[in-house]
Amino acid sequence: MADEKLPNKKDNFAEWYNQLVLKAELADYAPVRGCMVVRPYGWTLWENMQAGLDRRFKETGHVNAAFPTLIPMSFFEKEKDHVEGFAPELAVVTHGGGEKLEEPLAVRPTSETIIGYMYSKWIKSWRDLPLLINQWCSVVRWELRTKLFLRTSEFYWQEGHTAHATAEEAHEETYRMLDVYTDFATNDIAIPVIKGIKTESEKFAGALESTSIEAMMGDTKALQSGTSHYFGQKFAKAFDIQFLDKNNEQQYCYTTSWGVSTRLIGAIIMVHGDDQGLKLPPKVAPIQVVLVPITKKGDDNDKVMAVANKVFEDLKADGIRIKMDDRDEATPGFKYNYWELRGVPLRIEIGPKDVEKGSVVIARRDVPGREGKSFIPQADIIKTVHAVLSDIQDSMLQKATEFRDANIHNPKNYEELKEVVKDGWALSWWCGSSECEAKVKQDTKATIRVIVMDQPEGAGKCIVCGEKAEKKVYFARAY
RNA sequence: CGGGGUGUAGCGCAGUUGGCAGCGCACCGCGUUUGGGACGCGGGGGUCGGCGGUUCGAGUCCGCCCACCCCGACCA
Repeated sequence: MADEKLPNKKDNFAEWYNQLVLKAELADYAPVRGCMVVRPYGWTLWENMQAGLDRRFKETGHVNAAFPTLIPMSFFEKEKDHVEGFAPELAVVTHGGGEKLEEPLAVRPTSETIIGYMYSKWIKSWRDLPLLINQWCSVVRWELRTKLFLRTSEFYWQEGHTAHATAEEAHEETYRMLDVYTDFATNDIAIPVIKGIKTESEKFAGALESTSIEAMMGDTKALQSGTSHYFGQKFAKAFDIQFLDKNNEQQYCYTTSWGVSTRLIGAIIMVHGDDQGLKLPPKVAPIQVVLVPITKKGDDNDKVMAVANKVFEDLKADGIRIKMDDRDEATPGFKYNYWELRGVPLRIEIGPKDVEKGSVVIARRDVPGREGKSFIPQADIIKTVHAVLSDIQDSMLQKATEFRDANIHNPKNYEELKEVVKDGWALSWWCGSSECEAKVKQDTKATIRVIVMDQPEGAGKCIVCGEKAEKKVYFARAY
């Protein structure tokens, strides 16, 4: 029954990550190369994340719909940059019902094209705008190197696609949704992110401007955790999305798209996890509290179980996602490790001693060992659990923020930059040339993650070439 | 697609000069246990990646093929 221990996180981050995903039963490898199966525990986590995101999308005026998986190949040829970006990683259906198809169908790698096609049918008037639609689905990209949750051939996500009457409105939408992602990352999954604008070489295929939120993983590498794109009229022109404005003149729409994926689960693992296993933020944890009754044969177990059952029912009735682990084939010690591996934020132990004293033991997942354990009165249990879960959520964000900030450096020259990006991020001036950007990548593997959104006043010298620079950017190695 | 590696039970592996296919964990049963990964006894489970060759006999030797993993180029 005893699972082997995880590899050490510090010395072997990649292996630690892989085994954690498998052992915590978040996901498993599928028979098709590069594909994953999201297991019930992982999917419940995703559902809780979806709920937090979906609520925010609706609050900002969006509605959900479902567009088809299969897209005519010709759609990808309508926008030059888009086809160049996605053609190499398309999966294509060539046969149906035993017959070779007249036109091959691409399995969607993203839905700008099919949604653009539909928008051109639906949008006729300025009164139809803005059109704000999101869909939850999976997409397929034939990736060369895959890693569970971080990069798989098929992954689950949401993609929002909006059409607007003016450039300003569309641009505002792009930034609004980036803020929504920032808010979700910070408050729901306790991951501090840095938002900014992508450079030319890093932006989405076909976008005029790409923005993203970047998070620092436990090994200090960066993970692009959410993106929001502004297309201007590029896609509208490719797909003929036009409307009659108030002056009875035909205008092309301005469009956006934005998405986050199950990759965020990878971020949660890599930001919060430790040698014991997962550490899930209480707001999205499938199980927030696990209750372990301590029973001994011969003792009066009924008393322990009576208290345990009452605590369980009380907390459940109060909306806490609680699990009772009363398996009699496993010892308490085994159960502690079992649920710690799975990242349950809070554990309650109830044994004969607690029944006697009218107390229970609570153990915080975010504070390992004895320090995280405390005795609380049974009478206060509901209040205490809510308070502690909220405190765990806060301290997880705080800890992640401290770690991130401690690993962001301000190198004084190029030599220093090369040093710091080996194990951290660099915040530096950049002249804006793609040559300097490419040189850093060549020398260090680090790329410009984002151009910071709220630029400081004034200017400096490019960390690479020394020329005048007006933009501060983050350099980091990334997943 | 280049470089490196691995394919034997669900997982991790051993298998010597070619000679009855094994070990640990997991799984099933019974009993004893249970406040930080319990133990005893008894079980079930195999197309040794595939195809071909050498041989009385191949997990083992030879050839071809396939799959997967790691490192690069590409990517949310």
